[in-house]
Amino acid sequence: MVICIDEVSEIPIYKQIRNQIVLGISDGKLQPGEQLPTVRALAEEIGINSMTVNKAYALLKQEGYIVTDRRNGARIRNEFDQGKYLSQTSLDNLQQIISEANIRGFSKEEFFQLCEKYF
Amino acid sequence: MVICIDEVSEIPIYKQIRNQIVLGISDGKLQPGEQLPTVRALAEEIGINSMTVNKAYALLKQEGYIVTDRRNGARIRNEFDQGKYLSQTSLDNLQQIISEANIRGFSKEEFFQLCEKYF
Amino acid sequence: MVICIDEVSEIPIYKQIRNQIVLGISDGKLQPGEQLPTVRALAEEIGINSMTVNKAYALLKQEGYIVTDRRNGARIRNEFDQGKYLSQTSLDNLQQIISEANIRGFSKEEFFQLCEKYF
Amino acid sequence: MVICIDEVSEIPIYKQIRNQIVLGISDGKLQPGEQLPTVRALAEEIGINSMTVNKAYALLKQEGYIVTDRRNGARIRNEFDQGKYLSQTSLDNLQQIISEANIRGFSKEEFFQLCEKYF
DNA sequence: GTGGTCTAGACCACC
DNA sequence: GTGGTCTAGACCACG
Repeated sequence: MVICIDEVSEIPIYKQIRNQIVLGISDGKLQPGEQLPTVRALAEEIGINSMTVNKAYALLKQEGYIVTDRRNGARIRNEFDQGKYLSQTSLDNLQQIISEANIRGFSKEEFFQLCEKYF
Repeated sequence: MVICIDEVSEIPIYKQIRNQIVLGISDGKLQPGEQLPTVRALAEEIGINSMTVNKAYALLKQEGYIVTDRRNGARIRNEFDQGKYLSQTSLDNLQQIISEANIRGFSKEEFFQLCEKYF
Repeated sequence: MVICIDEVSEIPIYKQIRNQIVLGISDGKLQPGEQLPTVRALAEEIGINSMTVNKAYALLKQEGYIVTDRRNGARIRNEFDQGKYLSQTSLDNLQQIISEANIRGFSKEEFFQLCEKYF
Repeated sequence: MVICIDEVSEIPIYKQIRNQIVLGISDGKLQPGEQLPTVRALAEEIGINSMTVNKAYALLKQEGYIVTDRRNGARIRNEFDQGKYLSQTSLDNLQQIISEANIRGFSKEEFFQLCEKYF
C-alpha cells in the first residue's frame, strides 16, 4: 500500500499517515496481521523525517489499530474491537459535519446518500 | 446561548467558538438574523482575549454564517446558501469517520442510527 | 435615482453612496447640474444616519463630482475636469486588479473584453 | 524581493504586504515555488509585529497564492488556478474605476492604453 | 459603542 | 526553527 503525502494540506503529516492507514484497513487494502514497513523504510520511501513516521505509528498503536513487537516491527492488529463505538473526537466531528450539512440544506436522506459513497 | 470553552481541548479556542455557533444555528438555538454578543462582551463572558473572539467571528463571517456590521455588531445571516454541498475538509473528515466506524463493526444502518441523534 | 445600501457589504455606507452616485454620473442616470436630494431627505429615504450621507456628499464634493451651495443643496457638477487622469488610489487598484487577472490566466485581450461590459 | 510599507496609507499593513506579494507574483519577481521570508524575518525587516505578517500570509494562503508548511515556511504556490475569473470585489472595483475614467474623459482606447502599462 | 487593526510579548505543535 | 495560537493592552474608522 502506498502512502501519499499532501505537502500543501494543513493536516500534519503524521496524521495524514495515520488517516491513510486507517482508511486502508477499512477498505481492505491492509489485511489484519499484515506487516507494515519499518519506520525508517517508510520514512525514506515518503521522503520525510523518521520521527514523523514514528509519531504516526505511536498514534495508531495507541488507538488500537496496530501492534508493535520488537522483532517484527509493526503489524495490523489481527482482530479489532468491534465494540461499535467511536472516539469522542470522531463523534464531535460527526456532529459538526451534520450540523453543517443541515445548514446547507441537506435532508437526512440526502446526507445518508452522501455517506453511502464512503461505505 | 451560552458558549462553553474546553480549556484542555486541543481544538483552538477560536474554533471551539466557531463550532458552537454553527451548532447553535443548526439546531435552532440561534435564529437567522439574531444578534450575537459583541466581541468584547463575549470575550469577557468567556474570560478570554477579545482578539480570539474576533478571529472566531472573522472565520464565521468568511464561511458565510454571520454578518458583521459596524453599527449593530454581529448577527446570524438571514439566509444561508442551501447549495447542498460540504467543504472538502468536512468530506474528508466524514470519510475518515466512516472508515473508523466500519472498522469498529458498525453496519451502514447502525451508523445512520448514530447520525440520527445529531439531526 | 435610487441609492441602494448593502447592509452586508464591508464597504462603508458613506462610500457605497459615493460609489453609486459616481456610477450614476458615468452612465448618465445623473445629469450634469442635476439636483441631489438633501442630506436629511436621502438619509431618511435610506434609513441611515444623516451624518453618513453628509460624509458621502463631502467626499463627492472634495473629489469634484458635486457642488454644494447654501440655498439649493447639492448638485452634480455642470462640467467635469476632462483631464484624463485617475486618482492615485484608482491607479493602485487598477494595477492590483490587473495583476490578479494576469495570475488568473487572463490575456490582455480577455481582460479588455471584461472591461467592455463596464463601458 | 523588497516589501515596502507606506505608514500613512489608509490600507492596512497586512493588506499592503498581501498586495505587493500578489504584484510580485504577477510581474515575475516572485517565481512559483519560491521561498518567502519567514514570518519573523519579514516582520523584523519591515519593522512591524509578526502577527501582522502572519495575517498577511494567512490571507494569501486563503486566497490560494501561497502555501505554508511547518517545515519549510511559506512558499509561492507552484500552480495557480487559471480559471480566468476575478473576485467580486475586484469586479466591483473595476466597474468603479472605469466609471471614474469615463467621467474624466477617457475613451475606451485611452483606458486600455493606460492598462497596458500594468500588463 | 462597534468591529478592525496593530503591538510586544509568549507558548505550542510540528518537523 | 517554522507557522499557529493566544494574551493584554491600544488606537482607529464607522455610524
